[in-house]
Amino acid sequence: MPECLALPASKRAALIDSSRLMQIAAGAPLPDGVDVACLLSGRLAVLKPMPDGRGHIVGLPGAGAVLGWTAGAGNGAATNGYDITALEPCELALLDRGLFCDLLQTLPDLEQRLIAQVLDEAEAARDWLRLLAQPKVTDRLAGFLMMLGRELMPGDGVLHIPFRRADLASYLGTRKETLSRAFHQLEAEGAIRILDPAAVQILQPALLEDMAGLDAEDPPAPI
Amino acid sequence: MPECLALPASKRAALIDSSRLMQIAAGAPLPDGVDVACLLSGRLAVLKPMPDGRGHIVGLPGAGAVLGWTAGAGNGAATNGYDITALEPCELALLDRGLFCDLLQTLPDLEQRLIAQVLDEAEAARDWLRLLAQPKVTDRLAGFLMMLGRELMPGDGVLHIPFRRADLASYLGTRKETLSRAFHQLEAEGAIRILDPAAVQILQPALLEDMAGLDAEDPPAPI
DNA sequence: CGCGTATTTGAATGAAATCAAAGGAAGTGG
DNA sequence: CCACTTCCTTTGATTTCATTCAAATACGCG
Repeated sequence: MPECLALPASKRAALIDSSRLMQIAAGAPLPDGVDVACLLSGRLAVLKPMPDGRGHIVGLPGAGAVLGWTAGAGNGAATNGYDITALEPCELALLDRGLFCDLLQTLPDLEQRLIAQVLDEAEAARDWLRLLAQPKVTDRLAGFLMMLGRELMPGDGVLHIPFRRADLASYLGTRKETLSRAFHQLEAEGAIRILDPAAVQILQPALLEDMAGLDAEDPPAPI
Repeated sequence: MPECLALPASKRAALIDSSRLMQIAAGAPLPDGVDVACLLSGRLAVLKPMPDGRGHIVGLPGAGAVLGWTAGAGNGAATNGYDITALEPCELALLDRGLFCDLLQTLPDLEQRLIAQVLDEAEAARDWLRLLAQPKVTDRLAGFLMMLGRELMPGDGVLHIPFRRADLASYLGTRKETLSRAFHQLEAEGAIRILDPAAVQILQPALLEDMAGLDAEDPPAPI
């Protein structure tokens, strides 16, 4: 049970009574009309809509995330201007906004945790920034695989990539052809093994980490 | 006076009594030891420290921003793990953490505004993401100038660029030589005029906007 | 003026985008 | 079960763009 629902028993019971459970299949979008919701399991992708119709990935919230609590009642709903889709089969608890807001008033602790969650999201967005500032496509892909795997990987190192090539290319600031070559270059270097277009096995995480972040640029300053 | 300090008169007087005014010169870093502070005027740059010693720009807070209120008392201080420097001469009000936290407890409205501020920062970080996902350096630079100019530009269209070329190149995921060429290419296209290395005049904002965001990629879907 | 720093420019190499086309896996309908 | 379509991925060839290495110019300062 997600941390954000670690509430006093009586409050919690009331909230749970008022909630409905919702399942979302992998790849399916968050239905319209969802107001306040807590993600119980699975992982979502938050995409910022772009003029060209596609979206740009800006976050990958996991279990425990609370959606929609910051939006004004009714109008914004959980998506609040973003496209949200499930990367894996997800379970959501749909909550009553009134009850939830009451809880926020009476439980400063809960609000603290939700603020911390927002700060974490901002922090994650900044990690994405660092990733996208890598000049080389292969390095950006390495960083992406690390970020995706950090919380989304089973023990055997097999990582499922829940995006099509063209979309992933768009997120990483490149084109699908170049991305395909980057995958195969990582494989040639022994960092990963391509099982199928949507799954890779991470063989050398350390190698990926190296590529992802820490290239000294203009290191001089020699004294 | 920033919105965040629009408080009931009595509370406000107490807070102001306890505050110290601090000036930061353009280019100077936020001194250590700053705990909770409100930016009264000017603009800061928030840089995420990187392994190579440089930082990566993650935000450009302006007047009204409150620093350090999310960190645990004492340890984190306002910077909270980031490098913060002044882009322009800045005025800060250094606040007493105890008083400020008391205010947070008693004024839910204030806390709401601060949360909104955090959400705005996250939103801004996502705009940076969109910007950095442009494959071409010239397009990224165009987007950067737009973002910088959105809040930081006087009426005459002359935009001061508060970064050195090498740093800006690092933020935009390229190298200083390429960045220099990108500037001159924008000038050749008539979008900007380079006054000196640290100042440009925006001649055609619309042209910059076009380059920055809205390139359809793989637009087909014909029928 | 000479020196160090920052920006710019140039030429050659390397990487990515683009254009074009070839596999490959699912789905449909015979 | 097999053509046949469709969508996606991969490969190949070419052009464009970015990086790298090297050097020139501009600026501030003692």
